[in-house]
Amino acid sequence: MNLFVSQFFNKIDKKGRVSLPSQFRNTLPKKSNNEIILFKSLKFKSIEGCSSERIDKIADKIEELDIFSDDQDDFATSIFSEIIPTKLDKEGRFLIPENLKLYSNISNEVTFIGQGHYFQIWEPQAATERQKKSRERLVREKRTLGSILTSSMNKNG
Amino acid sequence: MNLFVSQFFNKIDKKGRVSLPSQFRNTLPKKSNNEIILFKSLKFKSIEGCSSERIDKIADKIEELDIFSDDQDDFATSIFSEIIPTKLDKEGRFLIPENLKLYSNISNEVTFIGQGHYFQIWEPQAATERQKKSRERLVREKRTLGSILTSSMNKNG
DNA sequence: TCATTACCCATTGACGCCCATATTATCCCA
DNA sequence: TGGGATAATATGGGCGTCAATGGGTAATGA
Repeated sequence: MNLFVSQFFNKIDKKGRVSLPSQFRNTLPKKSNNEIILFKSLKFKSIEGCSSERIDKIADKIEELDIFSDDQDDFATSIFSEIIPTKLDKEGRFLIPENLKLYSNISNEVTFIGQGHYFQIWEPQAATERQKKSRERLVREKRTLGSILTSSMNKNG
Repeated sequence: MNLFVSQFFNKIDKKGRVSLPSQFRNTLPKKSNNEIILFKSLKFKSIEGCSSERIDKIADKIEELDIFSDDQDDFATSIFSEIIPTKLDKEGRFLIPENLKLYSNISNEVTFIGQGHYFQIWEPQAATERQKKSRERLVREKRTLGSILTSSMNKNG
């Protein structure tokens, strides 16, 4: 599986270290296996994380925007200037920078949430609420995207 | 047969393992490598399961959405963070995660119900009630589909 | 020099892997 | 066609491995 999926609840130790869940470590491309990229979520009080490859893709998207547009500046500022490359130790742990902890209200435990090509790190209670809301929306709009979970997409699904 | 059909009643052992019914195992695509995907049903207090191939297709759909859109965020959270890839052991057993057990009121036995391209896992009593209700509804509404089903599938209930 | 991080090793508990037994289904032959 | 032999499935349990966590100490850098 090359996607970040499901959720994991981990503790932050006295030294400030957290384990990146094993399954997420396996999802990282081989060559970046010891490094992840962290940054503030643009929409939520949470941290987002991904491989450096993912950042390259986002960079491409931004460059598609008009180079003189305000959007371009905003994205570039909010994303690139805030990016934090982070190394994992031998056991797969890393340090969450203090300002990101403050931003996301994280103290000594976190919930990792898979988002496909990236993941999020939440204060556990906030994670639960966020999941609840998005699930409610999925139930509400089941007829559109939600139905792909259970309807027949093809004969072998 | 590449559909999940009929129903099976299995026990959960002390270690929390259940056998995926043999017929369901045979329904899984060969390349799904003894892995299934579990997630909360959107409609019922039950668990739904399918092959991992199915999830790949769902992932593709979500990725088609704009990377910065609200839709993408919501669906990524409600789907990617809530699906649980699960490996079967050599005997064809797997673990039901605690939160899914809670959600579906499962303790130490389950009923598997084939749903065609996917299957459901129910607390046995709830499964019985669900089946009773859906049958009553079919009879009451004299649904075309219902009469087709009852005339051709009587031998297995 | 002090504080922070990197590296190393230990502990614990959960899970995967393996083998054993029980139970059910299937087959075969009289 | 019946009933025992045989295979397939469901279930039980031991044990090794690995992931998560804890902590000591050396390396690094302001």
